[in-house]
Amino acid sequence: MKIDALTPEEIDRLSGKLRAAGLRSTRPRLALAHLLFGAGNRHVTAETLHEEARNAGLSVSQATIYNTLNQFLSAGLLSEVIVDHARSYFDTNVTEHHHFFIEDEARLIDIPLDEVVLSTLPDAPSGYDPTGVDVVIRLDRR
Amino acid sequence: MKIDALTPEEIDRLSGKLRAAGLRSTRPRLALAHLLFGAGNRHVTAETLHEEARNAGLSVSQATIYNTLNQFLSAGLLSEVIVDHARSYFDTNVTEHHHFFIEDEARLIDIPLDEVVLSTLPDAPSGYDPTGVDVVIRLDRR
DNA sequence: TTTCCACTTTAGAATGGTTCTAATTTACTT
DNA sequence: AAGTAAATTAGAACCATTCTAAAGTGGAAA
Repeated sequence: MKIDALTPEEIDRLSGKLRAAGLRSTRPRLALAHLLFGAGNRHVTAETLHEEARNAGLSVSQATIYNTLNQFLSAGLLSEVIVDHARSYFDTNVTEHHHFFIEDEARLIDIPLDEVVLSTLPDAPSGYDPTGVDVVIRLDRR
Repeated sequence: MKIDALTPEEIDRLSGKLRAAGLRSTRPRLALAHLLFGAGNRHVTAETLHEEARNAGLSVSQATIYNTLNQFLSAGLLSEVIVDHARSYFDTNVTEHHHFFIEDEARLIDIPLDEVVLSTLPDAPSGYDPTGVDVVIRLDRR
């Protein structure tokens, strides 16, 4: 999973993604982008991503992990899930969807949008516009 | 709003509530309970409650504010709303319901349970039981 | 290429909400 | 009234995150 292990195609794909988001394609960003966008939807915290990076033989500072996650977030490459005030979760799924949250395991599971049907919703208070609807189903081990 | 301003009836009511929750009826707890349960549903953070207490002429330490909120929470006298990782919000409405959250104003508004109808919900992953469904509608000023 | 400058990365300090510690005070039982 | 378990407190500690300011890097321009 070292940066040199990335194929030229993967580097092109990720570089393009960074460029499109207005971010320079740097070594740390490419490596983190590979971890994040390499395979399927992911949920990470700064800590889990940092550990993954270390395990992949990357030396990236904690500050870069935070900077990168926040830049990817503002660029719309990641979304944020607020389910816990102990830590921030970042989701590579940036389409509208919902979540299961297993508190004991500090783990999130995506729920596709169509599996939650909100047939009645209240009107927003006057003077305000809704910017999003978040549904979180909290889970406990049986 | 000083503690001496509480009527004997209010003190009895609040004492009973504390007792029923397995908590001793102390002066700081009575005073905070009065602020919290004195009138209608409230949403507070440790900071807003502390300020309210100070404005009411109470001198309560920050530690007591946190201890009391957490004890009331474990006792089921308060519920917690997770919408922001900057701060913890406590809600005096302990029945099942949902929330509007105005990020700019750091303000919550209750949504009665019947105003959100979830006509389709996914099954919990096997081995897990749902413990709650939280719906948060985020708002922006128009 | 080489230069240059804005952008990045970094270590370490700072921040801010929350929790902990250990000592004092208070509530309730006997 | 005395004893003791629980509550309160000031201040330190904690921990995720942000900030700072110095060193490094990407890529445009010459």
